[in-house]
Amino acid sequence: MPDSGHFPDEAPRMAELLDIAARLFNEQGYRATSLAEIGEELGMNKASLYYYVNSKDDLLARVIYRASQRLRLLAEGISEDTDDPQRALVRLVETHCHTLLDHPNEFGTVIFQRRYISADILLEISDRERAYFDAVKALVARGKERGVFRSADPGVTAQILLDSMNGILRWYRPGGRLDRDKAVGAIAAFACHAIGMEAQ
Amino acid sequence: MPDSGHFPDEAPRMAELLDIAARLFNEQGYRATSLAEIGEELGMNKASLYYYVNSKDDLLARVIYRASQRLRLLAEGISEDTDDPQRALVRLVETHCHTLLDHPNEFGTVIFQRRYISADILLEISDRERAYFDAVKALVARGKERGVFRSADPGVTAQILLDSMNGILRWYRPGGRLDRDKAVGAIAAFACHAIGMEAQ
DNA sequence: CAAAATCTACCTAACGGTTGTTAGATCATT
DNA sequence: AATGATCTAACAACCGTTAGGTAGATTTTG
Repeated sequence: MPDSGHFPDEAPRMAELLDIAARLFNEQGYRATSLAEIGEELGMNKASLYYYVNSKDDLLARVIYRASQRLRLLAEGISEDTDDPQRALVRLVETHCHTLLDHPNEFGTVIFQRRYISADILLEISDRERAYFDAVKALVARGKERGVFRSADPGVTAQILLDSMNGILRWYRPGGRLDRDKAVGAIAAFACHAIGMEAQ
Repeated sequence: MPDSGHFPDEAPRMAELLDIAARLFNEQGYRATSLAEIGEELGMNKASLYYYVNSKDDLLARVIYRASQRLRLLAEGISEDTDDPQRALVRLVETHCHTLLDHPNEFGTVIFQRRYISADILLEISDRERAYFDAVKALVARGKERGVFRSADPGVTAQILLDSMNGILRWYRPGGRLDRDKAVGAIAAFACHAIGMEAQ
């Protein structure tokens, strides 16, 4: 639905542009990143970027839109295994965290630069995010009904759950003391115990 | 330690300036907020702001420095009750979350605008934050030693704990469906169960 | 006590730099 | 000849910052 240009996201130069923009937006922030800077990393004059996008806002919209497409895949994954909430929760945490760490710049941009998105594109990705959030909430509620989860308010529990997962982008540094699986495992254990799973 | 000006933070006009700056920095981001805008809300020309601060960076530093002073009080609170880890954890969550909600703009600025702080002031507040983080980590470790908490890695657990508390700034809206105590209580319950407390 | 000096709390005007954006040109490939 | 991919040059807007001024309150001094 991003209306800009004649270019699919997968066109190689376009993908390169989106990658670089995502990285700089995530590292420095949207307003602190200039088109000149993005162009320089691409080996291109800033004016040439307008061959690929309609505006700086459009560029941000495309970066965020791409991430929100990945979110849709995640939401589908949750709905799939519906029979065992405990298993589903572990899978949710693992898939969520690994997807974030696979695309830290895109999701970092979604999370921390969302206020700069134009109103129309915000509306669209909000729908997807709400769908994802609802799927998480439904999972908590389902487990509660079956007596394997405990939660006074599935909506709030889902929010806290999301925070403890998304936070990994803040504190996890690849190549550090901990490897990815350990980090994700810690969050999974934290989440499972938090909402009532026995042992692991 | 902020070296600017001849003004204590408590001077009424100065406090007003810091409040407005914190709000705009939190709502719009540091780079997206202009001095003209801040001045306008104060009923003042942007140039007049230089009567109170040395630069825009200095203004951000002062906002953040004020928040980091509140953090120091929090850290002291944790160290105080050292005998009962379970009680201490509940009190930690409550104090932390209520302090955040009492000063959402200041702490929102600390959390989301930290990348724009100048290097020297960053060093200083990093010390305070590390002290706070260490206190949380120590609490987890203490509980683990006594067999009342479970955590494979107290450092990681402390990070996840902080994320689930700080997230309240993201999803909690005053005047909404939930009142403050319920929201904070949900996080406290989540945290307690997560690291192994029985019942509540 | 009154006049002079200083200080407080702002203002206007301007400057240099940066930024997003546009128009039009260039050049290799098809 | 046409198109794809990039460039140069320029512009208008905005931004942080500085210089210098001013009206009124406060303090100092003869």
